[in-house]
This record gives sequence, structure tokens and C-alpha cells, in this order.
Amino acid sequence: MPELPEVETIRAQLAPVLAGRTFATVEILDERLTRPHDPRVVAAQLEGERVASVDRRGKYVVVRFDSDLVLLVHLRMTGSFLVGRSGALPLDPHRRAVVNLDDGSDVSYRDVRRFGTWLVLEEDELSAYLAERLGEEPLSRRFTTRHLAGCLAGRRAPVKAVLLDQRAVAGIGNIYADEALWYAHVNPLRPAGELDAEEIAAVRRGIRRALRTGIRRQGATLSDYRTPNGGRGAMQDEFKVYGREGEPCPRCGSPIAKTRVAGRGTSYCPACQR
DNA sequence: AGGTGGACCCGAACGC
DNA sequence: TGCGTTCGGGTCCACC
Repeated sequence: MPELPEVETIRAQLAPVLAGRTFATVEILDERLTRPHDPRVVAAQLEGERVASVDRRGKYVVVRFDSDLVLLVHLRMTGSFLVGRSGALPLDPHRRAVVNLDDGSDVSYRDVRRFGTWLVLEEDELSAYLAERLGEEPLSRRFTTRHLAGCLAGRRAPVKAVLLDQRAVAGIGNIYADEALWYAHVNPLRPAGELDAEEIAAVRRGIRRALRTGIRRQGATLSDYRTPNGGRGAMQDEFKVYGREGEPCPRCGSPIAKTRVAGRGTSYCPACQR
């Protein structure tokens, strides 16, 4: 599941491939990708556009062009990019789009579950679009303990539910929420508003540690996730609790438990996460 | 208002 | 073996 570290890895690998290149041809093979917009219209908008930058905001990939157009890609759960020489990419029943660049490379987009989206916006629409969906970037200097305390204050929802709320903190998904709370020694079921200052500081550090580890490991490869260069992440080898129910906690040895929080499978150590 | 749960998808894992 | 069922996960939306 691409969360912030996976999307950042994808952004970092796409940037040198796309920057300065022109989208020569664009084929959109699944009408769901651009819904409710006509895929032929979106493809036509993108053709001839030259890429100025490839950025990330939360779990979005933000492709800016020299014009005032922006392509906003959300990979949801199974979206991925693969870069190859023109025509050299293997046949793929899950390919949903392919961009041919003016230097003869292809960037193909695949998405097994078809939840991912491509949205073309004008630059002046972008900040409002993102602002109404996303909170602070957790790796930015502005993501302070004070800021996080403001997100948690007064909320009775489980702290994990708040971490998953993109309008509170941008980019955390199910895996990194569990990992962050393990690092913080905080039980995911704790009502967010009841954490004390020390615990909030620990959650902040836990979030940043989990995300930075994920980026360093180039994300987690579960099932068939690949980076645009065809590589695998190694973050799955660093998991402390996610997917490890029944195994001993790496910190205290008690069995990792699994429960449901905010409708999501949640792994944690009942002994050392208070 | 804030919180919860279903819909959207489809492959994998599971049960019989 | 092969079938049907369940699960999961990000976001939006309906509901309480």
C-alpha cells in the first residue's frame, strides 16, 4: 500500500526520468482512472506538456508542467509506475495508462484494484484542492509537538484513527500508523485527547522515525509492489508489529496482538504500548 | 460535529 | 481440484 515513504520513493525515481521531458503520447486504458472526466480529453490535455517538476504532497504525486497544468496522481492501494524503453515494457493486464516521452522512454501506470486516480488541475486550483484534504507534512519542520497536540486535542477517537486522518497529518496509512505507535509506546486505542504532553512528543518522534526508516528502505514491498525502476523496498524487514500478530514483540517479547481500530486491522503490543 | 461503517475493487487466502 | 467466501486497504459519503 503506497503510503508516504512509498510515494516519496516513487517520486524520487520518477523525477529524473520526467523532469524536462515532454509527454509525447498519452494512452489512458481505464475510464475509472480519470472519472468523472473523459479519459480521451485528459490524455489530450497532457500530450505536448513538458514536465517542470515532480513533487509529493501526502500520498499524492504532483507532476507540474511548464504551462499552468498539474497532474495529480493518487495511487490508493495498488497503483504503481514502471519506467522502460519505448515498447520494451512487458504485456500487463493491469496497465491502466502509458505515457510515451519525447526521449523514447515509456512510463506505464498499473493498478490492480483500480482505485487510483489521475486528475488534471490548473496550478491555481491545486493548493485549495490539497488544502481541503491534507494536513501538515509529518517530516516538515512545522510538524512540531505543539502542532500534533493541536490535532489530537479534544478528540475522543482512538489516536490511530487521528493519525490515519489525512486532514490531520498527511501521508500516514495503516502500516506506518501501527509502526509509529509502537515506537511511541502508545496503545492505538487510546482516545487521542487523553494523551499527555510526553506521549504526544513520543508519537511525533515515532511517526518521523517510522516514515524516515520507510524512505531509507525505499518503502515496503508487500505482494507485487515495485518502484518505478523495478526494484523492491525493504521496509517489510523492519516491521515491528505490522503483520506480526502472535510473534514476540521485538522490545518486550510479549505476543503481538491484532484488533480493529477505525475499521482497520491493527497490530500492537498490549504489554509495552500503554 | 464528530465518529463510524459501507462502497468501491480484485487478488489472495481460506474453508469445505 | 475446485468452488464459494472473506479479507484488506485509502478515500469519500451516508448515517447516527
